[in-house]
Amino acid sequence: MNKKIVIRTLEKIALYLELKGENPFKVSAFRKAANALELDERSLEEIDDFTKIKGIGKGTGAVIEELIQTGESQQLIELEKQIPKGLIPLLKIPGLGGKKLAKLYQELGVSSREALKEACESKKVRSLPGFGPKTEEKILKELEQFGERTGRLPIWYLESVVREINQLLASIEEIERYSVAGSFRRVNETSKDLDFVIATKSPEKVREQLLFELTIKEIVSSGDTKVSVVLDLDELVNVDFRLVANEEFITTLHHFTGSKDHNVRMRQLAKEQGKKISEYGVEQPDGQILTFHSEKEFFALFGLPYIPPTVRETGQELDRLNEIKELVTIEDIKADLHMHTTYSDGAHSVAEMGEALISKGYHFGVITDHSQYLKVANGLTPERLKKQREEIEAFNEAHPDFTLFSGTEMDILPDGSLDYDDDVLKNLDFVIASIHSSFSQPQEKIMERLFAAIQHPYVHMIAHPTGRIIGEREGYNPNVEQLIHWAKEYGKILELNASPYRLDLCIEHLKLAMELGVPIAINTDAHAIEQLDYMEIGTKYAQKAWLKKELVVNTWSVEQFKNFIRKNK
DNA sequence: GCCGTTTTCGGCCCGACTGTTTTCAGTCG
Repeated sequence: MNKKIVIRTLEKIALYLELKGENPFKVSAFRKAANALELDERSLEEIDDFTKIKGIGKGTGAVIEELIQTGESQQLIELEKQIPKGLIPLLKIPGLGGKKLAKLYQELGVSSREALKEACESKKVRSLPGFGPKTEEKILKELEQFGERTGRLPIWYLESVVREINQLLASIEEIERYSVAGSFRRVNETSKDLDFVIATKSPEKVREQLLFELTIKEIVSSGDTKVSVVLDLDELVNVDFRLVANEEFITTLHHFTGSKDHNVRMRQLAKEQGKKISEYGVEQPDGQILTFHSEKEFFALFGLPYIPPTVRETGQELDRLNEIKELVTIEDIKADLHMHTTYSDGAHSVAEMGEALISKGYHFGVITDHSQYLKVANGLTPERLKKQREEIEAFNEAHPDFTLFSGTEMDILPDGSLDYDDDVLKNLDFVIASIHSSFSQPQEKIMERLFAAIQHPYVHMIAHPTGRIIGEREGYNPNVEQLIHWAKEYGKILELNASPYRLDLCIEHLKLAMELGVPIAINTDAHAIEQLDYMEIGTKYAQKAWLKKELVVNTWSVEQFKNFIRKNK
């Protein structure tokens, strides 16, 4: 039995119980059990007693055992008999939850989109208790937009939306401070919506200006403390603004940064200490409400270190507090090892990129333009590469406290050969190998190409190992586990490409690389000076994998780095 | 349904908003 199937079955049972209008705590018990099983790192075979896992008890444990023994769950089969499948997608309609759908089904026999539409149009819905004409209208409107509703949007798209909204918020006088919150602040790859927390003394004025300035398709709700809109951009984007008093800002920010599971753990911990957390402050045992100047202060009240938003996910971060100080942060970063200049497809010159690195406070960097195969990117011939090297050496002479290394991002060609000969490569300080072509080759062939590169004595690093673009394309589907093992065996670096389009390697693979002690370089792959800022997203993303700074090549001193690249020649 | 060094029963995170009510249920995050 596949663990994923067991987890999905428990979630399915929860869904059906919800549709029956069951006790919400019972419903969430099944969800919690599914979640607990998912968070447990062990495989089904390795777990001997499921009820020993917190969140799994007699009932849910029996379902799991039954699934393993027989491959099915009688409880689910019973539920499927009682409740038509057509109801499940209706749960996605905003405003309709289990209780209301249960009523619609039991009273009106509604079990499909068509039946629901028909019931609304014939005005039968408004006669049910708890329903009215407005609900009817709202359901009809939602049914029309069904499917057209926005799904999850990728971080690279939301990043530009957030930047624009931040600019707007900065321009509104009545706003004392503001911050993006939600899953975007936690640096998730995709988000369902954007959340902003705003501190102000004049919520009504701020609300007015927001509704006036933003490109709004629909106002979802607009109350004293919450404004919720759908923005009419290239993609429809749901955005929630929370308007609070300045002293409540920190607790509100913490609350709406989430995750839900993190908040639940925090509130449980508070309760154990006789305290109560809400958006508006922390209530002490004596009834006094405390507010905070920073999240650091907030966590300190509970005896916790500052927990960065990036790791506030499963709630288990509260069990890994001593690892937090080892996490890589932007302050630890001393270098960027992958960037492009006007020699290939970059926007700025060697000297401009070098100066930009120095102004970031870095100690060293590597210029890595494309190799000759990539004609569309104006890849460098060995002659141009040599000329660039001279430019780099001149830059170094003028900047004695900084080291710019001469490198390349060399293509691994479709036939598995490398784009430069050894006598070209041996004159470079740092050699990145990567795939930019023939993505659809069978995995076997892709792995041959990667192997040719990773075992090559002059190659130091594999860049963006899967070639994925978040939400756009899968990449070339390599066997990443194998690749990580090769990196270990041949002592090579793997990249975490910090571009929000890529974030490649992903969290799961970064975890494996860390387990094996494979060094990771967080690189921006900048094609212009501004993109060097991607380093921030990259380090935050690395935190999500609990990446320790010592394994991150960019935190090394220039001597450590020199040692490493020499060793590989 | 799950959980428990104060509890084997009575809680389960907490609050806003909407649309329904005429004080609150359902939904959402």
